[in-house]
Amino acid sequence: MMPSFPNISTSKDQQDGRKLANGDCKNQQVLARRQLILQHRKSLPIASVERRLVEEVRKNDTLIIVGETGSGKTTQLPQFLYNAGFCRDEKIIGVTQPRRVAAVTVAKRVAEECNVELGQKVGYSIRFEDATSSSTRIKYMTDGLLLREALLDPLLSRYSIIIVDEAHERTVHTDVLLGLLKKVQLARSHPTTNQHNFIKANAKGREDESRSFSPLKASESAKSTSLKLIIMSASLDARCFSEYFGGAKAVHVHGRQYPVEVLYTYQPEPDYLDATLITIFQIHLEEASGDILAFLTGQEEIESVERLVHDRIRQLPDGSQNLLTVPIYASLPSEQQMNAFKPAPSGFRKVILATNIAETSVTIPGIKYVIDPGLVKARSYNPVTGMESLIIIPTSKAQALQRSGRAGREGPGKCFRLYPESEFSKLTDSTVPEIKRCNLSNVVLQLKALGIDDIIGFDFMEKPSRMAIVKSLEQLFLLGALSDDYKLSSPVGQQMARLPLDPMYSKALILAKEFKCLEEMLIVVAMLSVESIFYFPREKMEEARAARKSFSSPEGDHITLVNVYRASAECLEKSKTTNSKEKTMEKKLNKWCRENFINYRSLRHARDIHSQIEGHIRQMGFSPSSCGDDMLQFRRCLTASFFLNAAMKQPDGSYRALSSSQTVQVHPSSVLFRTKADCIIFNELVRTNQNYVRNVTRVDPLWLPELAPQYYAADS
DNA sequence: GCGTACTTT
Repeated sequence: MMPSFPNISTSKDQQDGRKLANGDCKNQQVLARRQLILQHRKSLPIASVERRLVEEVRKNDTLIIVGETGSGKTTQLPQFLYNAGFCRDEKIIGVTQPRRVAAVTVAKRVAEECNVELGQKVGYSIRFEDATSSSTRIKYMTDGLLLREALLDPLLSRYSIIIVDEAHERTVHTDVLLGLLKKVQLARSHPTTNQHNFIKANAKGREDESRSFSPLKASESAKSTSLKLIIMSASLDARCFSEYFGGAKAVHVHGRQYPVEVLYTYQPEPDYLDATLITIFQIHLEEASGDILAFLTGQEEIESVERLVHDRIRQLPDGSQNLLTVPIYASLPSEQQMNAFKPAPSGFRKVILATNIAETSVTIPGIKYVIDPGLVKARSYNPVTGMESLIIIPTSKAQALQRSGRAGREGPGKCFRLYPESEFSKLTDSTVPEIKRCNLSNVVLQLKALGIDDIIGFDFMEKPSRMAIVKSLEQLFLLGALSDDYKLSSPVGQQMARLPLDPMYSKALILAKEFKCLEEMLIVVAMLSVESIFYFPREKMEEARAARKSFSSPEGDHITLVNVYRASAECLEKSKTTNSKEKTMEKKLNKWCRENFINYRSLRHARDIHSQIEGHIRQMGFSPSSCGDDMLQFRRCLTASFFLNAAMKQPDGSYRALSSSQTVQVHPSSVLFRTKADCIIFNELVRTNQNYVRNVTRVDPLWLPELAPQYYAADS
């Protein structure tokens, strides 16, 4: 949970600060601020149980902490443990978060509370950003990053304590991490027996080459200390964590939440959008002042409800028209997201129309009323077909509680659940963990790289289906990441595991070296690794289409992506020669993106990934070379890499995906939508109204048996 | 003739 910060720096304070430039006054202000921070810390619910908590951590190797919203656990516990001496011998307290922003904001706050510079005693580390140093003792990070760290140091020997925060969210990374930590803890608590086994397991997986890992070195330094684990979770499901960790002790820390009155409908609502609309106006016309937060499932719903609200406002009498709508969802540009945080003009009530971004990722102040239709759009994955889809499903009880809690941050609130109370009791307790709803290739590859060979027997907190695991093993085998005995292969499997990419993309890079098109492939995998690069605003559809046409290649979407990337790089190069300030360059790029209907955030992300991966492959001894105009080489390389995603045209103009025999269509956004090439490879298969393949390139069907003989028998 | 919640290495 994000900590709630005291309002200690008002704009008025800052004005006073400017007026009094006198040093003494500044000192006094600093002192006053420190005093306020101290007061705030003392007032947190967790402060009163500091001694007991430290004692429990001393006594127990694993501790479950059930901390309610606003308890202060995320910011305070690491400080308590630091003060209790858990960082002796240069050891580190690691705190993992599922999200990047949380890791950064919490670290900044704790550094301030400790009165140290960020990156010294207190720091954070997330992908693309490392604010730590050799003196860092309290380190906040994303759980995915700690998993990556484990590849280099399987015993996580620098850490004396690892705190897994927000464990109830059960992201793939959290689940894999918990399984790994359990193993590491065992290895470190019995250095002579279990540790030996664990190290042996590690060594086995890397018989042929050991350059990238150094488990033996790690074991020596870890010999003296055991690893303390602290799992922090929201209330509902402490028992499952405790059971998983051999009956680990669970302690409860109260939060600071105001009461929220929950109201249900008498009957199920057949049209939840209409019900949402009615409830918005019921609150607006009948309830006391305070902002409204309504949870909807996606952008389209948000836009349509927004239009409906505006229509109805116009029908209200003049005195009641003081209602303002603000949308917020992840793909909304950040400047527009910020509108949700601005207070409504005086006399106005704000209604925020949000996806579940407002459930955990952002906390909007001033919410007094929550409207919860009880639905969420969720990813689902079918291991048999390899198909992902987004479906609208009922929320879990935990999600419903999380949503209603948003009404009680600053005072008592109300939550309107748009379904009968009898329906609530039918909801599942918690959301199905992500690990049971996603493609496992990356998870399996990482576990193999950690020396864990028996994936089916691995002690997951909740096991994914056997089918899903077998499918991933098969896929990794076909990609050459696993040898005949299903161990990590050398060097291909090891190289693939080192790259933070989808395994298929990693393989494409390794092959691109041989096909001499590494420069192009590096761009493609970076561009494919981010959310959609193209931006299509409804109002400017034609302009957007024209902009996109200027990049398009007749060969397909992959080369089109290369063209976009190179054009953006050219734009940056040009602004570099005229003005070298980074900020102006970014502004230029932003402007270029707007002109060309490119999503700036996605492109930035792709550039970051590009430079990180380039670093990795250079370290691996590859040097990016371009195939120039020889796009044949590049398309052959795409075929050799993505052969599992090939499709053949059928007489009726639809396609048949060769690996799953499904009938698919080329997505209308593809540059090959009209071309109807005989044979294509694609990167994504999604189901909406139909089965669509996206990111498509035209290839020669004869290349399949030639370049992927392990999959396509020569006669097919 | 699309139109996709949220994360992350």
